[in-house]
Amino acid sequence: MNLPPLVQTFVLHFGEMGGRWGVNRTVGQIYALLFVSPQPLVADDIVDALGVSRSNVSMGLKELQAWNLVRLQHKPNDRRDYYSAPDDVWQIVRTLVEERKKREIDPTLSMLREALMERPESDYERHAQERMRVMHELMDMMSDWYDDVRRIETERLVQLMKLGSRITRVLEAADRFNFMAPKKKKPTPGVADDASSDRREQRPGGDPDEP
Amino acid sequence: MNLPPLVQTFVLHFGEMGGRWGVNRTVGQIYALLFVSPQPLVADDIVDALGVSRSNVSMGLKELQAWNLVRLQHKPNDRRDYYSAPDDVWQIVRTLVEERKKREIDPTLSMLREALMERPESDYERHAQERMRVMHELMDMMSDWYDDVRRIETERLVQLMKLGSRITRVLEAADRFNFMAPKKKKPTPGVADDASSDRREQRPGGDPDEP
DNA sequence: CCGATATTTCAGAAAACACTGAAAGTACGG
DNA sequence: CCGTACTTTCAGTGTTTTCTGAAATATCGG
Repeated sequence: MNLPPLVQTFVLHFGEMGGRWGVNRTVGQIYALLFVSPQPLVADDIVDALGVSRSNVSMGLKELQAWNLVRLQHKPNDRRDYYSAPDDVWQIVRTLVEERKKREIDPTLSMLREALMERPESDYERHAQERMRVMHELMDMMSDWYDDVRRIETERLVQLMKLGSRITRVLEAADRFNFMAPKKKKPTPGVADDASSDRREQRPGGDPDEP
Repeated sequence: MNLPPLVQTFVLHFGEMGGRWGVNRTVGQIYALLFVSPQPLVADDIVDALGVSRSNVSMGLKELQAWNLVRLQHKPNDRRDYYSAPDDVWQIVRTLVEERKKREIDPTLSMLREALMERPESDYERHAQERMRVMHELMDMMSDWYDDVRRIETERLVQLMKLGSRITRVLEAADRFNFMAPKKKKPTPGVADDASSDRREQRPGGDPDEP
């Protein structure tokens, strides 16, 4: 690997972090390299910069494409594939959250949905299923929330983040004015009607549970 | 492993997911088992339930403690360690986010902070550093946001999540009324004063950048 | 269709990681 | 202190993941 020190540090760090982020070292490094590169790179540039095998780069790029983290483009009279990392860092965050949700949340949600349809055969199972119900309720809510929030434009999202916890003050005001109408909830699949999980949507006018 | 089918599915699933969540299979399984268990368990219970070695359980429990995901307690006249998973699923989410931030965000933030203090020696490095600055700005903002939001009580958080994207409507109203005062920003460490990154706090009265 | 240039696939080598059993460590009651 | 009951550590082994080089596949201009 022969890179300016600043870039080298960055690339190596992403390599190490890669592991924690669910990709391997090379994938992390390739991404870091593309991220700081002023122009798109071809696979062989990456080989030279990182000192890994050509095939490894090929697989890494494939994975980054699966994660939607790199863009592939071409130049006239050149049939090599040029790769670059999109400029918009917010887009990266969205992509990352999206992909992790898909890999880490969704499978568990569907496992839980199925488990909740089983008939418990013992007190132990009954208790376990109750715990699963609570977990499902939470994850389902977060999943809905994400599907909802992802559609907010970046500008507004930034505004919201800068607001931080002061959002609660706005909320208090909203409480008083009763700004918001209740949201239509998607039908809860596979959960018996008597489930205590969606008491919250039974009548209009927000959530009187809250003081 | 000899568990009721419902529990077994759950435990095995968490074992598989463990990998994606940054812990190994055994740790995932132990946590799942504790989560559905009606009473606290001792290490040997876990050995019996999961069919893994005693030492593996010991290491797994140690890791779960490092993650703050299990509680250790004792019973009178019994010096074995009893472990349980806290009931409050929201607490679990908070813990998880907290720990992942600590492991996945904070190290990168400090690497970036250091990189931004270096003097670029070439156009390439100059460009790379600019990219790092943008990334740092984003991560720093998210980090601040999290530090801020984590202190909101669960009830309010639930309320906010149920509101989802409708929060923007409340925001629009807030825009008009100019409800929120600007937040005091912590001093940006290591970044030169001329950094364009905190234009936002220079004068009171919210963010006139936004239309 | 051929030769040149690019990319992908894949079997096996190398490296990283998880798990075990044996041994060492700790804490308590007598 | 000694023995017992319990927990932790760690070197070695087994398993999974990553990486490589060689071969296969694809695409283009002529």
